[in-house]
Amino acid sequence: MTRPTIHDVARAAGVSLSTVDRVLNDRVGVRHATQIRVAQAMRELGFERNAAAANLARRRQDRLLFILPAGSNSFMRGLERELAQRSEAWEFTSIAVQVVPAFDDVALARTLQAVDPGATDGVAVVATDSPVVRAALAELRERGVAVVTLVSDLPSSRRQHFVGIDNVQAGRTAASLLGRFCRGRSGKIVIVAGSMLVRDHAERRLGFEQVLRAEFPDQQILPPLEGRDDRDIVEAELDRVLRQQPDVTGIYSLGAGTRGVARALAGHAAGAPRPSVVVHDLTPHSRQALLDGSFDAVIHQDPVREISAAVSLLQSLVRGQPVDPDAGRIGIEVFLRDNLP
Amino acid sequence: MTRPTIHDVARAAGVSLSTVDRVLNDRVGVRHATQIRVAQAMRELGFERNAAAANLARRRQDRLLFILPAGSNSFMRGLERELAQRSEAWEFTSIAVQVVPAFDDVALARTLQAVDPGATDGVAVVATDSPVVRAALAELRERGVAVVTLVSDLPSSRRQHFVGIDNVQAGRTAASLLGRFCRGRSGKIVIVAGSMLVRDHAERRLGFEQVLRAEFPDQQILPPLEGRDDRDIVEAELDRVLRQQPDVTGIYSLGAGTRGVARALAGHAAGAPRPSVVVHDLTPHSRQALLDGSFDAVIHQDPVREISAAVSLLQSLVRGQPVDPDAGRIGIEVFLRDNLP
DNA sequence: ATGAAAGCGCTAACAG
DNA sequence: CTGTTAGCGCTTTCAT
Repeated sequence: MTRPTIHDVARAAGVSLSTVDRVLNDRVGVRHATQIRVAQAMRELGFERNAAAANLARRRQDRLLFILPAGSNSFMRGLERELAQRSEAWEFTSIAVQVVPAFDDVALARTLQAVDPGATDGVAVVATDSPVVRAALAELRERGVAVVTLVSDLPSSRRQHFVGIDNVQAGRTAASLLGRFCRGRSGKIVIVAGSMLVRDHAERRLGFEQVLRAEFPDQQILPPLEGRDDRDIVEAELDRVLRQQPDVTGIYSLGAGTRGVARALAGHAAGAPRPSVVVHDLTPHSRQALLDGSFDAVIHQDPVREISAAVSLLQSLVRGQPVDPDAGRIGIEVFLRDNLP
Repeated sequence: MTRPTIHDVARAAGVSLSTVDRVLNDRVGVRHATQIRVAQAMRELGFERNAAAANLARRRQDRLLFILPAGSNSFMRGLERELAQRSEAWEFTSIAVQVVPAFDDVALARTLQAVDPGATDGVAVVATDSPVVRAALAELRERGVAVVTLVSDLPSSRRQHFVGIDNVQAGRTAASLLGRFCRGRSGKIVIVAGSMLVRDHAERRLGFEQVLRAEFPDQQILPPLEGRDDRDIVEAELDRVLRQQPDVTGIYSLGAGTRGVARALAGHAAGAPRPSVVVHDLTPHSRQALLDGSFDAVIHQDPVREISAAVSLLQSLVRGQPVDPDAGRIGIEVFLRDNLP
């Protein structure tokens, strides 16, 4: 009636608890024959291991480290806050956070090199795309530390997984929204990026241009602004463009610095219909802008899911458990004024 | 260094384990003075209970029952599948599913009355809005069973919580998408519902009409079709309307029966630009329609989140633990062709 | 290669 | 009111 335990399995297979434990955890030192017999018994009884009991007995903490870029980027601060708040929520796991200068590959590489493999089992890192980072990451793996990239990927590096949204798809989604919102008014589209040094921005741009070119050919895409995710730079640059180009119909802000977009827009409220605006990441500011009608849509990645996917992925990696190849894929969320959470 | 346990708390407070356990679980039989002393010690040591150990020792199964409407409704079948698959995923919880005729308040009430309080601790039910259901639900509560509504709410009944999306907001979201997609082509908008007997459909319609009337006044809303979430009825009804009304610019399908919408549309492919279409719930069919361009957007509620929110809410309710008042609120997701998961 | 025994942190009788 | 004791299901030495 009640769920079978290893005791039941042991009895059924005519072996001791330890032996059952050995085959349950693929440990060495079991004759093939007994191996089979135990596995058989498990199957017959429909045994399922009680993870709570296992963790309790194991009494081991996985030590994870998150490396995030510094700066006023609301999204990254949100991740950091989430990590701090919920760091007690994962049983048998301790979480540390380290902040490094944004868009600075050398600093990131140095941080990666400084990770102590004796005190860290796994690392999640928001990657900057550069050879020194790749090298540091490979070295870290060699020293036995599990590594996943977070938010911005580094494909063909030695990271074991990526946790985040598909950024090409995100860009495509932005284009298909912005394109329809601008329909009937052909003109110029401005892309506001942070830096093409980070993969996520480059990928979003790619996806955006793919779809916009193919499906909304009457819109002309201007060369992207690089605002370094800094609201003041973004504001200044965007203001300049809006001043020079009278017929901007849409703006896609694919990085942070969203407050700069809002402010530049506010400075041009007069006269012509305001451009349609799609930005990334729901923050207090983008939410406000959605509510007051200055932005049309927000493409979002949920920090809560992102963190918990990263943690459980790293846990599996560290514990040597099998990992679903597309665990780590977070959904792309779309928010309009009316479905704000 | 290591996390403090009740042993540490007991020692620090100069009491036994049982006493610590008593204050930890708000059990009766502790003098106020000791109460304070123990609480004090916990705070000072930064004690946090180890839930795994607690569950292990408690060795109690919460028995939950999910009551879902029958029929070919893909969304409901999805919930059912999810429940079956993950029913082993919740520790210390057993889950049963019961299917009842759709849109049939009497049958639902009967099922509710037949629930055995001796074998069921909590119930999650997709409610049909009707007095007999309310009564049956109240009776169930009186017999000591925890009750939450799922997907479709029954406000001002005795259910303790609702788990699902905000359906008024969902309708508003649909309107703000469909309105923009149809901009420039004023004409008629068709709403395809299942039945106004279920609250979720009524609420979606309400939200939809609010926004469409206010923000897109050049669109005319036709009286809603009631397709009873049946693809054949939906197809026939919609086909009739499309035949009679040549200038339909948009369709909002707020219930199930989405395949009927796709088929009716296919029958009218010829000539005029096809209407913009927004439907509910991502299913294999709506996904296909999004991909081949016959639907524009899908408003979705994630069955996985829905189930896990319902389970953990019921668990808390059953165990007498405090419940966050808006646990149970699931986000409204928007899918376009480009951000399909 | 296999087994016995001692916990992990907490709860649940049962005694005082 | 408070304390003692025996587990929950599994892992982990340490013997054999």
